[in-house]
Amino acid sequence: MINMGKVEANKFKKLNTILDSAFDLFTNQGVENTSIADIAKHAGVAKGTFYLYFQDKHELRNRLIYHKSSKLFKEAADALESVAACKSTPMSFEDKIVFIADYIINKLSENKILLSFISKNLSWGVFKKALTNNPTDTEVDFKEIYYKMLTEEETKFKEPEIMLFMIVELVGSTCFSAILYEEPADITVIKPYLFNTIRAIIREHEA
Amino acid sequence: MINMGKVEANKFKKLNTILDSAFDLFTNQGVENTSIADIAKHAGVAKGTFYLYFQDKHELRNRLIYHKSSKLFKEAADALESVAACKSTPMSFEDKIVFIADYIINKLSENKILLSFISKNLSWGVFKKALTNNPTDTEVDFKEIYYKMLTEEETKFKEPEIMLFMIVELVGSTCFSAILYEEPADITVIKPYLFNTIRAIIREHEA
Amino acid sequence: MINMGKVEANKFKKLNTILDSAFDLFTNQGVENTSIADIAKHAGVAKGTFYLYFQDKHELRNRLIYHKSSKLFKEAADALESVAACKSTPMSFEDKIVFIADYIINKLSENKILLSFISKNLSWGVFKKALTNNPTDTEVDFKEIYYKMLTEEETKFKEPEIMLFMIVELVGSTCFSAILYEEPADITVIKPYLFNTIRAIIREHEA
Amino acid sequence: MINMGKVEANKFKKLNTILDSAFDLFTNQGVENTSIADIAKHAGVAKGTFYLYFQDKHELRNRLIYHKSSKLFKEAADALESVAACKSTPMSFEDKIVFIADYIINKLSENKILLSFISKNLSWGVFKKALTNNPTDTEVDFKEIYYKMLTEEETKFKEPEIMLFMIVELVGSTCFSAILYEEPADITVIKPYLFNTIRAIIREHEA
DNA sequence: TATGAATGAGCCTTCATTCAT
DNA sequence: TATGAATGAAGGCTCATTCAT
Repeated sequence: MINMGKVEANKFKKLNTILDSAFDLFTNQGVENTSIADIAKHAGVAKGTFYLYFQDKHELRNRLIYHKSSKLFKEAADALESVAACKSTPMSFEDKIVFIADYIINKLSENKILLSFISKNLSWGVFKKALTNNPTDTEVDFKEIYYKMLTEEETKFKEPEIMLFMIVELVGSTCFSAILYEEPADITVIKPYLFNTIRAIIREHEA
Repeated sequence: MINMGKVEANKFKKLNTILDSAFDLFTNQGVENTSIADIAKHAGVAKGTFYLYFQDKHELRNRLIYHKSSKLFKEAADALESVAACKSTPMSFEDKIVFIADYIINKLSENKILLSFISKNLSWGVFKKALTNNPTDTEVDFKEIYYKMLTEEETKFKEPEIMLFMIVELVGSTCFSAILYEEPADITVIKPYLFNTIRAIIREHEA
Repeated sequence: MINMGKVEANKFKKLNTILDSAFDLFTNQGVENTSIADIAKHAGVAKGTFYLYFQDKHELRNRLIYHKSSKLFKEAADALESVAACKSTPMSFEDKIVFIADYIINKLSENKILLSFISKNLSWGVFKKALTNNPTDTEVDFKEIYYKMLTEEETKFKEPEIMLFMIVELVGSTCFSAILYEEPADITVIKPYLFNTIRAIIREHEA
Repeated sequence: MINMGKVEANKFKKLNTILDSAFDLFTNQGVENTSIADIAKHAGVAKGTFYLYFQDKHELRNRLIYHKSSKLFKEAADALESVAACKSTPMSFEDKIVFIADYIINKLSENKILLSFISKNLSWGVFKKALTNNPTDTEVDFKEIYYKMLTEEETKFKEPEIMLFMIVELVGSTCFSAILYEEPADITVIKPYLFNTIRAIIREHEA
């Protein structure tokens, strides 16, 4: 984004216009019910222009998930950092993970549209990729943060990736139902059990 | 199926032919890529006939999920019963739940097509309905079984529905990735952690 | 066409409507410039209906060539038969072939649109198929006629298929240019040389 | 190419790059399936640049046919000249024409891609133009050669242009099928009959 | 001259749904 | 009940062409 020629800047802007339009439509009417014509019209570009930026709807969808979930993780990580900086005693690993989970759950509770979009489309494969690949300015290398958190802790863990996997899957799938449909109960009722389970998962993995 | 007139029997047969054909196609080529024409052709009926039995593809899909997941739970419950009957000492609640989870995981490992179909389409809402509503001969009222298991146990539990919810969501989402893609690891590697987490969830809910 | 149910009769009629419409459009604006939407509209059917009768434009084109060229040969063969019946002495093989060529050339001179369509699209492969396959009422098994003509002749011929091939190719390609563009000369100027060449080709193949 | 400024040389080079790329693509995937974007990409120029050199795909195609068929005739004429020079007795007109036909058939047998391209696109009109117009260095005024051959011969011919026309059409159309599809037989089987027919055509035209 | 982003008309094709038989 | 021909809206995608840079 820095040192961009006028043409590149324009392309970048147009790309983002398309991404935003697509997100709007995907979340309001569903991915399946959104045609490329819809997206192009909403973005104010020609149908053909879409194909200059994306190969098809699936690629667009994946880039959107990557973009949105990455942004959310970055926010959570930033919030953790500010909070940790204020504490007199260092936070435990457990507390950090719970903090991040809580932060994300709260954000998703406020933004059910985003939750709906991410949950329906996020798989561990996509998530892993989102956490790993080429983070840009607005994205974050969560993998690095996670492993940094691990090394800062005295305790060592077996299979840290499986540990993360189980936490992510548990949080993701319970939130979806609890926040969107309050099933089987409101997220506030579920949270304590959820956080305890997260702590239990972490303890199981202590070496 | 009992005391059915010839006409009713024929309708029932045709209905099942359509269901089976749809399952075949849904699991082999995906729900989205299966047209009603495909289903009708595969079932050997006319396209118009489809509409005599189902309102649209979504209704068909839901009935299929209900039918297949219910059948799976019935099998697991039956297996548990036979095993429990052979034991000298009664099984603990924890052991029972783990047994069922293990049984279902093993079945889904053997039948990835079924796993793929159920996981992509099963939500807690549908699951709950499947466990609750109008069980037919081939289906099972798992809710009743679950509550029976709870009452047989001396220990009492807080929020048993949330407990079940968390277990189901955890098992469902982790299996999907682990069995189908071996991500982040093979299901056999994940199982011990998964079962320990299930036990942890149960203990959290002890009153 | 005989003993057709009402539905079959309707389908047959619709098929022919599409074929006729396509021929109209193909000959007036070219195969490449004719879209399936054009054909459907011209035929007064929905676009989707086209696909109930043909797989794509190429299949339609081939069936059209087959149909039109076969019809032309049938006419020529019929004309030959009537003429031969009136003669006191039997016609020679050479005379018969020249008669057919002449008949076809005259017809194509009168119907340049048909000539243009056939010539641009007819290849020996398609021609051979047209002469061989499943002749319907309006079509003719020219192959049979050709071999009958051969056997009626006392003289025997080497490689009769190559002989036919060369005649067909020669007549087809020279007519195209001569009739449509009068290049290098009007067809009437060329005819004598052409017929002499046909006779020369036949004589070369005498055993 | 001689005395060309640097700019002109560059343009000439770019023009040829586009021609070569187009030929590659036309022969490999067909004229219809080749887009201008394909050609530009293959030639390493921008899409807009194409329009600085050609009005559209048809102009390009015609220039290509002209160029390629002319080159082929030049080769044949050159070969004839070398061979004739070595002979003690002068070659007859018939022999010369058959030599050229044979040479061209052999070349096209070796280069089916070229045959396919020329045959599908060459008409007598284009051919005549190719033989007549503005021959450049790599092209040849075959018309002149043909008439020179005629004058060298003692025998005089009626309608020499019709004679050439018939030979060209006969050879062109028979080769296409025989070489590309071996239909109705391999070109080597057909050749003797073909050459005899050529000789017959020539004799018919003797004054 | 050269570029290539942008356009938008236009193409092919699919498919849920209807309805006369 | 059952059929399957017919519909036509809708979608994905391509591509010749333009034009600001």
